[in-house]
Amino acid sequence: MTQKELPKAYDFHGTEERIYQWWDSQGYFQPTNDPNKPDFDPTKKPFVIAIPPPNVTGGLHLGHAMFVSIEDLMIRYHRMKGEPTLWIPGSDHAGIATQLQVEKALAQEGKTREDIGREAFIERTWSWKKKYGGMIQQQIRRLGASCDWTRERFTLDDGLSRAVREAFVTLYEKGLIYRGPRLVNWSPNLRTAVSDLEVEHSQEPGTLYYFKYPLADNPEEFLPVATTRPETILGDTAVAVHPDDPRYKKYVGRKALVPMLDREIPIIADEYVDREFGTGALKITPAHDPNDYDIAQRHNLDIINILNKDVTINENGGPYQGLDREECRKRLWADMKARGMVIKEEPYTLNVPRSQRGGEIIEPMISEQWFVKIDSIAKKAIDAVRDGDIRIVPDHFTKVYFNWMENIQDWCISRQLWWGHRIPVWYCDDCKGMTVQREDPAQCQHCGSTHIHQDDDVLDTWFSSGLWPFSTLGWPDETPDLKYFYPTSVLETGYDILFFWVARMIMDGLEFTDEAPFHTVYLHGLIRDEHGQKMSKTKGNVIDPLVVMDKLGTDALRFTLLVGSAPGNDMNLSEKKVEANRNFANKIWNAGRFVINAIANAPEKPEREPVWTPADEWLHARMREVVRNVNRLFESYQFGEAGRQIYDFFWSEFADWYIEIAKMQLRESGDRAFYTAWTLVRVLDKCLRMLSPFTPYVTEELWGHLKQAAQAKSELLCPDDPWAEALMIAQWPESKPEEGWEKEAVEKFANATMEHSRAFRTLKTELNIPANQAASGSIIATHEMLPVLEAQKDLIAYSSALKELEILTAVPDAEVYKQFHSSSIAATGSMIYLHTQEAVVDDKLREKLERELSEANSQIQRLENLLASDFANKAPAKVVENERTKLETYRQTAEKLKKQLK
RNA sequence: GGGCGGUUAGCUCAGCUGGUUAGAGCGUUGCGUUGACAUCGCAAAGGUCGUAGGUUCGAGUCCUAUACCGCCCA
Repeated sequence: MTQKELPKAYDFHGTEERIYQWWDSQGYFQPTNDPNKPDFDPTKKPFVIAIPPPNVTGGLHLGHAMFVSIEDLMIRYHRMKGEPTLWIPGSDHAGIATQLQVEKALAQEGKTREDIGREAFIERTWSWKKKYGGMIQQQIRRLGASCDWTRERFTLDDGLSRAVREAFVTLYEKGLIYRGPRLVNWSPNLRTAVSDLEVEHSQEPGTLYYFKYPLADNPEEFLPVATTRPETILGDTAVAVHPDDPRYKKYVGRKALVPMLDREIPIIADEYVDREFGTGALKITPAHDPNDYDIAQRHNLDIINILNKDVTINENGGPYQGLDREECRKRLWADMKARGMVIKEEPYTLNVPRSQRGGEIIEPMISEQWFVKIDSIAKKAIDAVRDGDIRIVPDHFTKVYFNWMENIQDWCISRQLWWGHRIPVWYCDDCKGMTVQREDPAQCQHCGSTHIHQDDDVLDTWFSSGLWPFSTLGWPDETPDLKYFYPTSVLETGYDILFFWVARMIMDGLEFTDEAPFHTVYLHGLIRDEHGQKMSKTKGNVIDPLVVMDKLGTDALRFTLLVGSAPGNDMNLSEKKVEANRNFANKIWNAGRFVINAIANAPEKPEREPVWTPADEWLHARMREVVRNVNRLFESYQFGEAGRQIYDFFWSEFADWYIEIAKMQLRESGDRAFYTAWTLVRVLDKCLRMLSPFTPYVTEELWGHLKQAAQAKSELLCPDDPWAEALMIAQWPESKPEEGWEKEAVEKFANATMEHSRAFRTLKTELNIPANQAASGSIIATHEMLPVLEAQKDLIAYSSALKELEILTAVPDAEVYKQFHSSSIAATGSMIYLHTQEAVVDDKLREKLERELSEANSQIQRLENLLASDFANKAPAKVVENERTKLETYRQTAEKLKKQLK
C-alpha cells in the first residue's frame, strides 16, 4: 500500500480484527522465553499477570474493559521492554450465577433442577458453558488483549479441580478445615449459605415491636422487650438484661415464658445488652442472630432453629409451623395482641442484610457447614503486606486491607449448590466416619465399608479463585511453568474484590506455596456514569463497551479508560469522553499520513552533517523529556498521567507546532528537508511506541505504514531503536539522561517562537485579520532575547503568518509605531507591533495596553515585595534567581508599554 | 460506632517528592476549509482549588479542626 492510498480518516472497523489476528498468528502473545522449549533461559526474569477470571457465562461489561485495558497496558509495556511476558487468561465457573442461569432456562420448560437430578443438571450446565462460555473470551479479544490463549484456564478444568482438592485436603490435614453447625447467612432464594462478604446491609424503614415477656413463676409480671423481628420470638432461648440495670436486676435468674409457646427460658445478665436501646431487655434468639449466637455461647443457652430451608417456620414454631416468615410475623403479632401482650409499635430504621446477588433478605440461620479456620492463615497474609513482600497500589488500600484482615472471621466455604467443586469428603453409612481424600475413595478409610457417599455440597467459587495464580500454572505439580512464572508479578483488579479475591489469593499463596503470589496489587476504581451514578439496568444508564467499540473504536475506549482514571479512584464515563479519544486516534492517524508523505518527498540522503533548527532542537529535547517522564510514571503505576503526557505532547507540541513548522522546513528541500523528515520519523516512531500499550491498533497499523515508507526511502531513516517485525514487539523507548543543551533548547523555542507567534495570532484575531492573511510585524525585544529571536525569525514569521518581520531592541520612530496595533509579552519583555494599513489609535487599543501595563505593574509590585522579604534569604538561589529575572522582564515590558502609551 | 476516599472552570476530571500567573477534555463565544486532520485549526471568556486555623520565605499540594458527598467494615 502506498501513502496515496491511506484513507483520510482512521478506519478502525477495517483494522482491528485484522491486526489482532495477525498478532495472534505470529505468536506475539506467547512468552518469548518459554520453560517448555529447548532454548529456555531460566535467568531471565519474567513479567506475569493472571487475569481476574470473568464469569464464564457472563457478557462483557465496562469492569472487564477496565481491567483488560490496564493489564494489557502493563503486559504490552513489559513485553516491549524485552521481558518474557505472560498474561494467563481464563474464566471462573461462578457457581451461583451460572447455576441460576441454567435453572432459569429449565424453568422455561417448567422444570426444576430437582426434577432432572444432579447428574443431568451438571451435564446441562456443561453444555451451557460450552455454548456461552466462549463469548466473553471473544469479547476480551476485541479489546486487544494480548493474553497467551494457549494457556487459557477454567476453574472447573481437571487440572484446576485437582488443585482445589489438593488445597482442601491439605487444609483438612492441617486441621484448618472443620465442619459443624454454625450460624450462617442463609439465602432463601438460592437455598444456600453465603459468606459474610456476599451480604450487603441496607438501611430501611421498619418497625420496632414492644411486647411483654411474662415471668414463668408469676404470669402477672412481665419484662418489656423490643424486637424488630417478632417471628423470631418462637426461637427465643433467653431474655437478657444488663447486669447493672436496676430496673431488671431482680429478674435475673428467674424464668420467662415464650409468648404463645409457653416454653420456659432463663433470664440472664450480660454486658452486651444496651440499656438505652428499646426497653433495655433483650430477647435472645441464638439460631437467628449473630450477636445472640455469641451470647448463647457464653451462657450455654439452647439453640432452637425455627426455620426450614425455604424460610418457612418449622416444627419448633408450634402452631405457626408451615407459615412463611413474613406471614408468621403478622399472625404471631396479631395473636399476641389478642392476648394483651403487645405494648406498642414504633417506626424504626432497620439494618437489613440482603443478598448481594438476588437482593432478598438474608436469614441468619444455624446449619451444618464447612469452614476454614482463618486466624493463622490471615496472620501470614497480614505480615506479607506489612513486611513489604506485597505492595498495594494505591497505598491507602493497605489500611483497608489490614482493617479487614485483622477482624476476619472463619470462612464458610460450603455451598448448597450443584455447579462447582464437590467437597471431597465421603461419609460412611456403617461407621459414620469421614474419608477425606485427594482421589475418590472406594471404601471407608476407617472401617473399609463400601457404603460411603460423598458430601452433597460444593465449594464456594472463591475457594478455587483463591488458588488462581498458581493453579493456572499447574500447581500442585511442579511444572516448568510454575517454576518459572510463579510467583506472578502484578495482580490487577477492582478494589471491590480486595477481600473476596485478592486477600484470599494472598492467604492461599502463602499457605500452599510459601510465597506471596505476586509482589504488587494494583487496584482500579469502579466505572460510573457521567454524573457519578452507579450504572444499572433499572436506571438505564449502562454503557455497553461493545456498542462503544463498534461506534468509536477499541483504541478510543481503551485510551479513555486508561487516561481518565487514577489508581483506586472511581471514574465517570460518558460517550463524549470516548469520542474525544476517537478524535485523538484520528489525530495520530493524520499526523502519520503527513509524516509518511514527508518521507516520500524528502531526499534519500543528506549532503552533510545536520544543522538543526531551533524547532528541531526543541522537539528532540522535549521528546527526550517526555520519554523520561513516561518511563518514570510507568514505573510508579501512574499510567493515566503517562498517557496524558504523551497525548499532550503529541497533539499540542508535535502536531500543532512541529508539523506546522516542518511544512516550511520541508519546502526548503535539500538537507533541511531530509533532516526534518528524519526528525519527524524518529519522533513519530517514539510516540507510537509509547502509545502502543494504550492504543494498540491504530499505532500498529500506522507504524507498519511508517516503517514501510521509511525503509523504502532510506536506511538512514531508521529510528533510534531499530524497526521490528511489529510495533507491539518493538523496543520500548528507554530514558536517556538529560544533556546540557535540552533545557535551553526548550526554553528558547517556547519563549521565542511559541510566545511571539501566539501573541501575533491573538492580535490578528483581535483585529479581525484572518489568520492566514499576511501582515508585517515588528518585535521590540530585550537585548537578552535579541539573538534568540533572530535565530528563530523565520520560524516566528512563518508560525504567525507574517509577510515580513523585523526584530529590534527599540522603536525606531515613536510617532509611527504609536499608530500600530501592539501588544506586550510579559514573559519575555517584548512588545509586538502589527503594521496595519488603517493606522488607528482607538480607545480599545489604549485600554488594552493600559490593562497590560497595570498587570505588569502589579506583578512588579508583587515581585519587589517578594524579593524584599525573607524569601530572598531562605529560598534556594535558583528559585530566587528565577523571580529576579521575572521581575526584570516585567520592568522591561512596563517600560515599553509606558513609551507606547505616552 | 470504626475506617477510607472525594470536594479544583458551566459539566467531567488531572495536578509526582510544597517553588510563587492553577491545567485538560467537553460545553460556550468569535474567526477560519484548495493539500496531515472539520473526527480539524486559530483565538476568547470562565476558577479567592469546600470552610477555618496552623507549619513554612512560600500551600491546590503538608498538619489540625470542621461541613457536605460517597464508599467499606461493624
